[in-house]
Amino acid sequence: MTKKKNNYHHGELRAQLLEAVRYLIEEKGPDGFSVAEACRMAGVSTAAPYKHFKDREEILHAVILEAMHRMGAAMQAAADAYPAGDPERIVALGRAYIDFAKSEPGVFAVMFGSGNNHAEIPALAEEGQAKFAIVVKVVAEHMNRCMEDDEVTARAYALWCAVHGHCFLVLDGKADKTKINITEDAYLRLVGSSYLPPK
Amino acid sequence: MTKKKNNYHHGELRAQLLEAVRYLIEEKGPDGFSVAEACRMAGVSTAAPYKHFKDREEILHAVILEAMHRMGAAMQAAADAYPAGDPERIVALGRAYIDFAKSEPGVFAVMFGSGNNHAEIPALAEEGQAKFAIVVKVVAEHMNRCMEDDEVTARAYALWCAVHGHCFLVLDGKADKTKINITEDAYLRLVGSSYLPPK
DNA sequence: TGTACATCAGTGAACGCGCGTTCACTGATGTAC
DNA sequence: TGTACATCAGTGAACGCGCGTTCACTGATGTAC
Repeated sequence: MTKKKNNYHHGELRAQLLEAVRYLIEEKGPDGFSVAEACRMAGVSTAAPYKHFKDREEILHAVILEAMHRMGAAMQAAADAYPAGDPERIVALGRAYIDFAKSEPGVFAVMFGSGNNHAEIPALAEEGQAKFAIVVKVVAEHMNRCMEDDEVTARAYALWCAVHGHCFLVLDGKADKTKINITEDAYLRLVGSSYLPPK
Repeated sequence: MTKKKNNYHHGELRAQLLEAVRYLIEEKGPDGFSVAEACRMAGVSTAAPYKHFKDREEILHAVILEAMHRMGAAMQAAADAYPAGDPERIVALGRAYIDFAKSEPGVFAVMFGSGNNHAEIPALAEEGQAKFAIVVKVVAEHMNRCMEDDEVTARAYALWCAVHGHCFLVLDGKADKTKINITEDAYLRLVGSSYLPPK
């Protein structure tokens, strides 16, 4: 995890720092990371990061942006695994979303849950819209309408909320505590069929 | 906001600290508060809080618990404003939830979004279940079934997720960025009617 | 009603800590001739 | 191929800061007699 060897120009510091921060966020929760500790993990002096990032905040934004890319790719892959119109498609999309949240709960929380600040960062806002566009496209194809149709965006939004909300409740452990007798897949099907009737 | 007067035994320090913390959380985001700053706001030395709380974490938990109480009361009041079976009831319930999240976004984020730790605090978990029980009861009455019915809990859960997810997306500013042509009330009705068909 | 005293909720000074960021520096690398 | 040099990505020491928590203390309050 911590590669020492020749640290002058090891050329991977940026990536290594991001990995360290991701690790620390998972380990200690959102905002539980420090630049200093990430440096320690990367085997580098505390001044080194400032050759790659302006400040702590910029490091965090980079982590979020990278995570959004990965999440978007996973969602796209899930959607592509089924033909247009197949109701399993939205289920798979939701699965991908949930899987990401479960496998990186800390990062997920940082992406969505924390200081409501970073929707103002253009790069992040853009990436967020791109992810939503994936959902809209799937819904549009399912309903045989265009992506700009209000009915389409409303249903896509409702779908997103249902899955997004579920992720947060699961990560908080709230879902476990309230004995609900429904599997996650059944939940996804219920949600999917509620908003996208076979028609 | 900061009452000075006689600080020896002013008798309201506990409540005043909680208010200060709430304020700081709104102002600086989750985890953006410090004991020291809350003390400054309350006009009290930094040692004073330890007469009322074990440590910083206990202060936070008190804030969360109190907020959960208020939120639960608001939800109950909303449900009580309509007769059992009236579909407006779930809409009102959702409204209350959303209103709380919007009026105290920072506290809401701390309650649900942050370090997925505090579902393990019994008092908080209990309060969370009580809030969910309100939703379950409304759904059960709407469907004329008992609260333990799997169909009831599943739909109540789906409703909760839909509203909960919407709150997070709104607070993150994600909802604004994706031009969705649906009002919040229309969204609530869509969600409500999707899970609770008139039957 | 007046006094002695236990209790309780504050004070304020101090502690050790880890943090983010800066600075002048150094040594490895790639390039031009 | 060898050498001079600019560039670039590191170092390590230092800074000032605000924090959480502790400690012995103090003075206001309520109670017993």
